[in-house]
Amino acid sequence: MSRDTETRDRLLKAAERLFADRGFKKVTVRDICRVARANVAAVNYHFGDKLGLYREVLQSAIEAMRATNDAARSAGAGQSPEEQLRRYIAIFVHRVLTPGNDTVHKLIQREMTDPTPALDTLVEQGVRPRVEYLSSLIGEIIGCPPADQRVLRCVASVQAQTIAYLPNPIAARLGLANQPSAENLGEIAEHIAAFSLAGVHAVGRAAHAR
Amino acid sequence: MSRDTETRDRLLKAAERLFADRGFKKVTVRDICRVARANVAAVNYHFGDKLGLYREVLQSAIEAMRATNDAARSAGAGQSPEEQLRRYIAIFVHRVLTPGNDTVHKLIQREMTDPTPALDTLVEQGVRPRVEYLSSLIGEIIGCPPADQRVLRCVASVQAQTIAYLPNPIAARLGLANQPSAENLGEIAEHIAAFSLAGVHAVGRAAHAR
Amino acid sequence: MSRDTETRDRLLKAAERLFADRGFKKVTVRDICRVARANVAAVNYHFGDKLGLYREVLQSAIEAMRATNDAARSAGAGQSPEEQLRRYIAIFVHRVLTPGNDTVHKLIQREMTDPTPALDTLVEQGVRPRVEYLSSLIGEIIGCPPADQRVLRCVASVQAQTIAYLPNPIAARLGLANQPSAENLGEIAEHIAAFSLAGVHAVGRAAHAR
Amino acid sequence: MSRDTETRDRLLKAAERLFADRGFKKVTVRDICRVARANVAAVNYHFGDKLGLYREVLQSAIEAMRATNDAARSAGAGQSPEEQLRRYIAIFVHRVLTPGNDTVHKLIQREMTDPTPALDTLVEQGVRPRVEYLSSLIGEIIGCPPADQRVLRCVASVQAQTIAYLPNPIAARLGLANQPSAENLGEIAEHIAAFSLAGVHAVGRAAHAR
DNA sequence: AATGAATGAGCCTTCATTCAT
DNA sequence: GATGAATGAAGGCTCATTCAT
Repeated sequence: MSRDTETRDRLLKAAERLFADRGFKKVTVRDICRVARANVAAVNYHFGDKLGLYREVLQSAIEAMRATNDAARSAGAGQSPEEQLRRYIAIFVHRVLTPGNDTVHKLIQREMTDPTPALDTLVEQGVRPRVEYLSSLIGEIIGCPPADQRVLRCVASVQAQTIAYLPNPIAARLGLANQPSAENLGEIAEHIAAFSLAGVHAVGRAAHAR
Repeated sequence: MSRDTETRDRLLKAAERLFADRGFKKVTVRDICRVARANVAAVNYHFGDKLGLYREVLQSAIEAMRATNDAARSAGAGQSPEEQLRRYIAIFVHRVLTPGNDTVHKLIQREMTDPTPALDTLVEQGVRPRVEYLSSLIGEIIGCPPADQRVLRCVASVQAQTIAYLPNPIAARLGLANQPSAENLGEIAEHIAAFSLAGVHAVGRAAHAR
Repeated sequence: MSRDTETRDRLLKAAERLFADRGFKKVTVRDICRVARANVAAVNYHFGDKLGLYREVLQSAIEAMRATNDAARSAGAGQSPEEQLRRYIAIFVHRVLTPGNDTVHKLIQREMTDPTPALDTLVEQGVRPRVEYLSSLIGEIIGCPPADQRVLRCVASVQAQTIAYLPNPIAARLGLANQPSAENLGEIAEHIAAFSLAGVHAVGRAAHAR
Repeated sequence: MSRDTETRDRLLKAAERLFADRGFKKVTVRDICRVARANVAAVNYHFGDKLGLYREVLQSAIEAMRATNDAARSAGAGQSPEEQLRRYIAIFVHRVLTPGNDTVHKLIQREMTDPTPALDTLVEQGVRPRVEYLSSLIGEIIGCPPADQRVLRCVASVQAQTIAYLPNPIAARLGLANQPSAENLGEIAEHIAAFSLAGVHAVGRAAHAR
């Protein structure tokens, strides 16, 4: 909370937004320092180099993702698998699509196209728990082991839908809802849940048909 | 007539792969020219500047996307809406996931995170026709106008699933099938079709429930 | 007069104007060829290289200058030295300041600030004859040998005035007559002659005062 | 505080000489930095870009010119117009032709053939005051308003002579005094003054003859 | 004779990083 | 702890020139 810490924090905040908006390469150290009202050498001083700053920024994104996982998990504790899935989706949709949370998922999206060493942590602490939880739920619903290909495909189908509503320039150009309002969020979550549960059940019926 | 075209084409091929793999900024003109065995000034000579080359590369990606659209459309001509949707998905999955077609969708993915002026054409000639066709099919299935919010959400759900299987570093780290074989492709397409048709029908039933 | 010669001439015309307007370095071979509607390689083909073209352009400027000298000389044949000087000035002023003759003197001006090997010829065939003729006239007027310092200074004084009225951006900004009309030309010539003859006579009186 | 200023100053000094000698385009940033013993990026750091450095160099030239104006003006305070003109010429000739002051007038000469936006300031702060002072003096001498065409032509005649003795490659090739010694300077100034006063008086007599 | 694609040297500029203060 | 001047590597681009046709 001394003056140094303030500068460090301003750098982190500025870097988070800039990296999320423009990507690692397109942001210059000077850009970050200008926004953070810090010296050109501040980044190197506090974080070693530009990449060190980026890593630290990504760490907080990973933690945010993990927090969302935990919240979703405990929200469904003690419910039926179907209800757990429904709540999981709701939590995710609300957290991810609430304005201001953009930066976190923009950073993750960028990691998907331009991976850095930090992606490993992100997958292990952010994505894998989510996938495993979804696998266990869906496995239970359709009566298959969580590692079954059919289960994994359903997980992919559910997961893919939750990301589809992130604001992106294509949706904007198509005139689709790009800035989801609070009530929209509820409808979106319900749609994904209903659509997905029907899909999962269909896959389940097919699995036991022969 | 042969030598000119060869150099130009080599540049385009090299640029397509490099831009898709690393993104516009991370690729240097020298990289492209080295791969294409051409002079550093060749890019400027043939395309004006680096951005001009990128635009031309993207144009071919757009045309590839449009070709896929047309193929999918004519493959379902004269069939029931459900069957049309099934075939549409099959065509897309096969085209998009066949190894070697990576570059096109990597470029599109990059346009989504770092849009350029070329994105407009891409949306109008590539994405919008796809969305409109899917909207008409699903609208017919659930008995709603194509512009209905419920229809659009179903379109999003279907479309999101088709992109989910594109090779990406997260799927690779999760140990999911990242390089889909020929038979996998069929299974994936069937899964998406079955999952989606069930989802769409559920939404349809809900629409007429009240 | 064959087609080649036409291209060659177009190149010379275009180069003359461009070199005069922008200077050697700021004009590109492509600029010249574009204006002359010729191929990029045409300059090298016809003139060896850019400098070769420049030299040829300058040659024609030198010849124009020499022609002016000769005209001025023969216009004063058989007259008194004062009258010869008067006519010399008149000829110069008219030739130099008539619109369209700009290029020649712009090129010479540029040779003064950025000399090329061609400057030698220009001095020997253009400037020296002029200076020698003026020296002989003024020497006669003030009764001194043409190589006398006082004579040479008068020559400098006369010559300097004739160049002063060339269109230039400073005169333009000062609001001075920048595009001398036909009648202005006469007045200017008369002024320079009257001013100069008075000056020369004063120097002459001083020379014989002691 | 010392090292910074030194580098910046070394750059300015080096740039002044090089720009004056070779012109803006023919000088490379590397040339300047080599002479100034500075890094290639130093120009960009201190002056933004090459043009920024040039502008700053030209600013000092403008200030030098203005200082000369002021000095000449105050040297003639309280004298007759003729004497003022004589002193004005003397000051100018000495300042301009003293070796080492080359650079300033070389830069100005280059601005005349290749004007930049900086030329406006140069004219307003350097040339116009000079012209206006000369106009007022000569107007007084010949009894005409300073804006009279005859006055302006006399100003041009005087001014042109003062520039004529600047070292230039043509004078050098003609064998004229190109490196004026200290005593030469006095003689030159006297010549110009005597020649010009006689010329001005002649114009004055003609003005009142009718 | 003339073309236009291709070349390679070189230029200005940017940028992450370092270092003395 | 923090600054800002200075660095050097590298990038995009321009341009005169060449070469096969």
